[in-house]
Amino acid sequence: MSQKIYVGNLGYSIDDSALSEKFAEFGTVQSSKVIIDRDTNRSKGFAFVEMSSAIEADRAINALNGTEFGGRAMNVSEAKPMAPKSRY
DNA sequence: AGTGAGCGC
Repeated sequence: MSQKIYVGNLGYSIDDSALSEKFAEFGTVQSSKVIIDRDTNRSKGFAFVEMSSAIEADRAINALNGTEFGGRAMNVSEAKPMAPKSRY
């Protein structure tokens, strides 16, 4: 079982590893992905982190939501299901 | 560059 976390308002300097290490403090990070704009190759300023359990995810959310990271106070919350991919 | 939701041609 795993729980996905949505992380918004990230600084553009944050990358997958930085996020992963940050959340690893509260549990096992299964995966982490900072969303990069395909057209500009720049961070979109938000990301997804997958923790190994909802317990750990909840701890991480409560501990990290609103805290500064990369110069911005990030929004951390449970992720919603992934949107269907556009084929165009 | 900023209120946003990910993948894979």
